[in-house]
Amino acid sequence: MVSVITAMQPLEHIMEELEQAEGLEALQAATEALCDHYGIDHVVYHWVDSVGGQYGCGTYSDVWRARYLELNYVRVDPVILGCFQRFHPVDWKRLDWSSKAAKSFQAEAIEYGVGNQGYSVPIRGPNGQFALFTVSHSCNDTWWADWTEAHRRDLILIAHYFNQKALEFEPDRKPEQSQALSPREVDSITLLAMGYSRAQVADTLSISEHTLRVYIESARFKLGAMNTTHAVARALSRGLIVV
Amino acid sequence: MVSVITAMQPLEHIMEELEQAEGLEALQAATEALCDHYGIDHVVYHWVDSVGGQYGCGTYSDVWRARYLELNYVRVDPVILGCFQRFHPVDWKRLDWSSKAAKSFQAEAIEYGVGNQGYSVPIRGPNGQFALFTVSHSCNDTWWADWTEAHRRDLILIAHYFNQKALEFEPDRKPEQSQALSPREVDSITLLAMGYSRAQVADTLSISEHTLRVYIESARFKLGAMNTTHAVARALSRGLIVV
DNA sequence: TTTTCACTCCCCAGAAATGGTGAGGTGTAA
DNA sequence: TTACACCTCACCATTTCTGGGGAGTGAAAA
Repeated sequence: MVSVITAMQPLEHIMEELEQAEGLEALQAATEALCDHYGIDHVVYHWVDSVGGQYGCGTYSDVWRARYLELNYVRVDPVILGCFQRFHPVDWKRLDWSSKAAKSFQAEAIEYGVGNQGYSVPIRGPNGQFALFTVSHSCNDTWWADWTEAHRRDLILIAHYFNQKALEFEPDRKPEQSQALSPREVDSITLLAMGYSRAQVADTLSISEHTLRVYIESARFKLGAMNTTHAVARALSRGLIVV
Repeated sequence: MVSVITAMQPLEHIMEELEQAEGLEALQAATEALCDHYGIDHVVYHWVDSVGGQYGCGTYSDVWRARYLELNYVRVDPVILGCFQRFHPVDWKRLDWSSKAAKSFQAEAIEYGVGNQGYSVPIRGPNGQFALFTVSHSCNDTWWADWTEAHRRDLILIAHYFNQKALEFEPDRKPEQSQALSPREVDSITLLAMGYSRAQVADTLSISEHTLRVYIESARFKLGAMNTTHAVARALSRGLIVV
């Protein structure tokens, strides 16, 4: 194997490679280099797509990756759910593993080679883009605590660069989404997201319900939504409105 | 002036202060310490709320801050507009200053003491939270290019910590951890958020539409939502579902 | 200057969602 | 064993939403 002769790369070098990366392969290589550098089991970056589809790179086994996708584990994985509500990186131990589904998920993950320890950095981009950068290892709690404490800052930066590159490489993830809503449309969709009925919204905005409908429909059109609920969901997950 | 006797603090020290900060004043102090440390004119962190309301800390003059708020410059400021669509930090020179409104805004900003150079880091948190960390200075282009190149990584990290603290201090952004939804409820709400009608959802889940309604209603009850759209919006912004 | 776009208003009829109530089966946890 | 939460199904009448038209203003951009 050629890899035997590749010397362990210093972090600075890996970071620079990352900043200059020009394709997914370079990112994949970076995950492997990071594993080497830190001497840990896994380094993974993955983009959590709005459709539940995913994308990314990392050192998890193909079998596990396939299984994860096939069984749609995004909807179960406490790491995803937990990070989605957080801003700061989090140790897996601090997540909520209490549900039955989560427990069996965890057992299975370890079976497939994922470490018993993990640390994940949530990352968010424009238009509601969301991704995770995760490091995982098999070891005891104290070793892991020391390790994460020592490298937490680097991990945030690395996560940032991974996501930057992913956004660069994947321009087709946000083109259609770019359509911005007009102020009135934002008002309308926001109020609907707050639970008001059309009548109430029209009243609140002091416009006729007919006018309101025009806004909702044009917003729906811009967002490519099939109905009001869909429009609200899209506006929310793209960060166009905040409730 | 007392500030004469405060020695310039090393970055490491400022970062640690920041990580341990327990109030807005500490953040304010950090912006000032950073100015000192780097020898630049301004360091500003500010949270940009959807409603245009804002919040933050920094070294801009009070007059400028008041004016900015009063005239609702969030809707004009090319820095905000540009960063909102970007993930990576950006130099102000690369933004779109072409509109008339932007030009007069820029002139006015400089008049009020903002530097002619600037570098802003966009930051995003859960629930569509958005904030900016900005450094600004008056100098020529090459000096600024060298300076930003030298410190870009630190700036990303500092921005991260500022935002982490701001999120901590803002309690009303994460209080209501509502009841968890049952798996079927999650499915139902998720599919609704993806734009399916009730009939389609029932079909997809292979249950009767009546049953589906029970899920939707119980989910709505758990989420304290007034209607389906509201329930979807709440589930989304609480991170209970991922669309 | 012309065009484009946001904003406002109006009608109608059919499709979809809602609110209330009820009932039976399963499994887990106290 | 007894709760309790989850999953499944049903009917009623009413409210709300949706899809299809058309039309005029003013401001800003091309």
